[in-house]
Amino acid sequence: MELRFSPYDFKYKVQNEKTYVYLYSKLEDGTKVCVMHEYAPYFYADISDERTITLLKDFTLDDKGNIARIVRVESIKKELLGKTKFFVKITVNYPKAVPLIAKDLAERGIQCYETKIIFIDRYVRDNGITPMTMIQATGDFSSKGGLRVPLFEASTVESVSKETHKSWKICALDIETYAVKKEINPHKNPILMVAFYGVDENDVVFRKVITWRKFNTKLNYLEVVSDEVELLKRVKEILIDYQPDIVTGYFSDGFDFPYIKTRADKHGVVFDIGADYSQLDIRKKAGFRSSEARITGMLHLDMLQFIRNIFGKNLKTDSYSLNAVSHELLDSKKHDVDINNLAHVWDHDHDKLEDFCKYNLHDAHLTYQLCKKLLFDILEFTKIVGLPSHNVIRMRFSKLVENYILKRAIEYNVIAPNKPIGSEMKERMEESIQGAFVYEPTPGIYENIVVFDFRSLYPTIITAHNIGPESLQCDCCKANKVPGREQYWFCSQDRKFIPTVLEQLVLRRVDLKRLIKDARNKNEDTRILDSRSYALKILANSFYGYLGFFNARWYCLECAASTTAYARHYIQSTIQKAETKGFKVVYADTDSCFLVLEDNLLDKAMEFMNEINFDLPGHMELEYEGFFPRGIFVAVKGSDKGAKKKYALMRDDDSIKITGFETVRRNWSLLAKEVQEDVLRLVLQDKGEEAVQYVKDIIVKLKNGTISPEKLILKTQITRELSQYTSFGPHVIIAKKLQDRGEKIVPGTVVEYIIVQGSGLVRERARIPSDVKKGEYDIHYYLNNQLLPAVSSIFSVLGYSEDDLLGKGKQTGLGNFF
DNA sequence: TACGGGCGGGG
DNA sequence: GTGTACGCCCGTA
Repeated sequence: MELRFSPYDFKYKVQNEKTYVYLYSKLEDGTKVCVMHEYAPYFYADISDERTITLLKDFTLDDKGNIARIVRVESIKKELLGKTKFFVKITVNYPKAVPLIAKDLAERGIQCYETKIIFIDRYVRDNGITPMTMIQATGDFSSKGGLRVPLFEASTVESVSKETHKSWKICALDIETYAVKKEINPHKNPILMVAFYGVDENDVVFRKVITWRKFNTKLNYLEVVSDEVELLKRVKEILIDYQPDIVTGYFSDGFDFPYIKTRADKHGVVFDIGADYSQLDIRKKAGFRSSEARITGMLHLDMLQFIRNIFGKNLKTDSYSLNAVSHELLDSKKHDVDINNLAHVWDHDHDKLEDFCKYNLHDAHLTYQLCKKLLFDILEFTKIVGLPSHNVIRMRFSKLVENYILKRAIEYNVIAPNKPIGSEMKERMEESIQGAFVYEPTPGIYENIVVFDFRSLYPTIITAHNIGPESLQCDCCKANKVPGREQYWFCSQDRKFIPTVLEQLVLRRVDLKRLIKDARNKNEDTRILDSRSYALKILANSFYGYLGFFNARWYCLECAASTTAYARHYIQSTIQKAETKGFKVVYADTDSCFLVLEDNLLDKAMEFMNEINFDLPGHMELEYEGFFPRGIFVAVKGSDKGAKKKYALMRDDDSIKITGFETVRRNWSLLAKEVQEDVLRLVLQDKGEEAVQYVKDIIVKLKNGTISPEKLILKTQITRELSQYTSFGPHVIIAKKLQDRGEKIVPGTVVEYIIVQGSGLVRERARIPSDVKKGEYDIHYYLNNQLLPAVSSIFSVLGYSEDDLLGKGKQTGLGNFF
């Protein structure tokens, strides 16, 4: 019989010398099924000697009781780094035999390829199975069972559609734990409550919070159990009964699931929620203190992973906390509950527990909404890269690019080059290349600035100039030298593999943009198309970085160096042509160019842009980015040189775009941040005098001691046990004081402090904010270490010195200021 | 300017 | 799991 299904989770098992892939899937009607399908593991070797090939046919190796065996040897014509020749495809008896046998052959001097490709990845790529999309199998349901879902034994499997299943049953989960003083310790402290928020295929909402403290409440979604053991059992039961396709969380890879597992293990609760009765699987990842949680038969999406690895570049927020991300993406925030109080409330103040239950559910709800909202994007990345969503959301750009290339390699009959090992990796890590060109601006305020930039500069350079490891230093195009890197050239005769697959991404996006435009005109929903366009863009933009990434299979530093060399060439020649045309260039960075119109009209600038575009090769294009009535470029501290990547522009609607000013980052007092932004705004509105007066007023307030102390708070995190500190910065001194007062200080505690007046070192004058009396703060410190550094570079552009702001003559030091 | 160490997310 | 291996930002010699 035939069966159509959408697979979302993949496992494999070896039975009787055969390897079966288990595709946990959703049928069109929404029910779950597991499809098993046989596939054989293999790799390639570079052997031309017939005698060796014959010998290989009987090759075996002892693998701790198992026999690793070569079951088939075939000669196949493949391309490796532009050279086509015969390789040997070696099929073995089980997946783990691949690295074993390959290692043995390598020790005999045989070069092997594709020996470290995950078996599941190999299976889905080779069989054209795109996870989450519709697949058709022929076979029969099995009577073997042993799973929580029906098992279908497939003899053939093929893709029937690139569309994903219409609706996925998603359930978000969030836990709250007992923690005193930010000490998170799953070995010591229990889970207090667990929230679920799910929606099924019929849009029926499922909300639940489970806790093990009885208290007075009317919350209808609350379920109270007797203790933590019962809570864990109930969580397990709910996940098994509800059977979501997708279970989502926020930092659930590193917090919620590992915590649940540790508590379950401690209490002897077997957390066997997998569709094959396997346990919740927490994998420690080497090197970095991180982990990954897996549940067989469910797709676990940790939204933080996707946002941090892939989607975050799209966001303005610099924090990936649930609160910050929800605020930006959902326009909704976490409940304003002080989580630090949970442990106290749990022990002593039960009537307030209701707030925490609501908070708990709300977090699960936010996570659900994030998952729902970003699922389009996740599915698009899944389809383009062609690997399970579980893996895709946990990849960084280099991996996404590499896996995309690996997918395309099958169509082009290309063998993947090996990853670097040992010394080669070290060498690669030591190499570096010249980067982008940045024009040094002359500090000042400019009017009528037009900004142009090259659309997708690096991808279009790579495709236009056929840049890739296969086309480097060809025999036929030696005259085709890279400007500024004359020792390199790339073939202009044959389109090669890497630029070809990149060009397809670029072209698909061009087509897509047309579709999006049409759809918008017809008022149709463009979310899926937008997601696809974003996925294509991000992947295309990552190719340049990939070519210079030390761990890349298609590493090619010459390619990366040539890409930036071309980029410098194009931006510099654009600047030159603009100047020839009578425009003043004020700034340029990588792919953008800032012109001042002066006597010209905007039309003239657009004409200039069109002229530039006429000469550009391939898909390269200079685009109009915007017009800004005013902009300010400041000098590097203590010099008259213009600072790079540090400027502010005002748009037509008076909004301002701030780039590079350091106080947007933390570790500065609120005072410094606010004043800096206000001053930039005033200056860009041509209200320089007002800005001076404004700062003078602030200085007066500061001197009078009337600045609100919370605007002066500095924050630093304690990172180790206090006894371990050898140098005593202000935050360490404060932490010790807090500890003496009975507060618990552990690594992770953030201490807040204010610098007060007096003699001695700054660290001796740090105080706990609640101890600081009105006007007690150190005026000198906040003036010279916070306020002035935040604004002096802006004022120096206007010709005001710090002394001018302080209302003093040039010779006066700060000594007689008080 | 190069390096060494801390940090992220979560309670 | 046919995977060794985070990157960035800050402060200090």
